[in-house]
Amino acid sequence: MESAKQFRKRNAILACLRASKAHPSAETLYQMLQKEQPDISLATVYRNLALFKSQGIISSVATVNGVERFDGTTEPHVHFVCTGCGAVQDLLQVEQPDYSGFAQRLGCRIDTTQLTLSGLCRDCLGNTRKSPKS
Amino acid sequence: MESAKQFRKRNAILACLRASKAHPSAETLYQMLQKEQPDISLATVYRNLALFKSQGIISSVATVNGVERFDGTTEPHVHFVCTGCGAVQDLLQVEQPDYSGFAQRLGCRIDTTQLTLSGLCRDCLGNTRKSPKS
DNA sequence: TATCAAAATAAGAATGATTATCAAATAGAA
DNA sequence: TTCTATTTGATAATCATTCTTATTTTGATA
Repeated sequence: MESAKQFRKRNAILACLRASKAHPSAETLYQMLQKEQPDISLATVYRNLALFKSQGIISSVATVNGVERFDGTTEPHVHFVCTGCGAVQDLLQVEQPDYSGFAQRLGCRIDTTQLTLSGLCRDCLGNTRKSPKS
Repeated sequence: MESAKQFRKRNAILACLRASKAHPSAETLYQMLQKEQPDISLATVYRNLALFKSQGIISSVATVNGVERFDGTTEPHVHFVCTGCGAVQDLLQVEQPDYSGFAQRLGCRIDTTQLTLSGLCRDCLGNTRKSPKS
C-alpha cells in the first residue's frame, strides 16, 4: 500500500545467486541471504533453486563433497573445481567445445555440455609448498 | 584349506565394476554383486569404492539424481548422461580435449578433465514420440 | 598346524543434504 | 475488501553416504 513493495524471496534468491561468482551451494546461498532476508527458510532456497533449474534459467555445475553447486546462468563455460578447498571457479579463458552437432550421429539429443577441470587452485598449491613465498 | 580360495570382497567389487559398462552406483554395484557375494555389505562397497578412488584406479564420472556413478578406469573419455532414464554411457567416438597444459597459465594444478554431455538417449527419445516405431 | 597382530568385513547406527508436508502468510484479481 | 491460488516457514521424512564396533579373515611366523 505505502511502503516499498517487498521483493519475493524468490527474486532475492535468484539475484543473490547471480551476484555471486562463487557457485554457491543451497546452504551457502541461504547464509548469504540472511543479511537481507533474515526470515528466509532453507527449504525456500532449495525449492526455488529446483524451480529455476527446471525453468532452465540457472544450472548446477558441480557436486563438491556431496553438495550441489549452482551457477546463475546457463551460458556454457568451463569450470575448475579445487579438490583442496572446494572452490568452483569459471574458466572463461578456456573455450568450451560445442558437441551439439554430434547428436544425430550419436542417436541422442544433447541438451547441455559440461566441461570441468579439477585439481588444486593457486592458493591450495601455495599452502602445500614447504617454504611459503618469502 | 582345501576348497578354492575365496576371493576377497574387495577384488570382487573391482572386478564387477570393471566388467560393467553402465557406470553403476554403489547401490547398483551392491545389487549386482549379490549373486556371487550373497553376504556382502553395502558399507563394504562404499568403503572399497572410496579406497579405489583414493588410489586412483577408478573414477567417479557423474552424479545423477544425487547419486554418484563410477567408472572402472581412469582413462579420460567423454560421457553422456541421459536425463530421462539416468543412464551413463561412454562416448568413445568423441575426443576429449586435453587441458593439462593450461595449468601454468591458470595458476593451478589440473589433475582431471571431465567432459559430460547430457540430454535424452535414443530410447528415451523414442518413448517421447507420439507414435512409436511401426 | 597353532598363534598372533593387522587388515577387512557385516550390521546397523549416525550423519548430512535434499525433499515432502502442511498450515499460515501473501499476492493478485474481481 | 474478499476470494483463491501461490508462496513460504517450520519441521518431519527420506535417502545416499559415512562411521562405529564387534567379529572374521588374512598373512606371517614359530
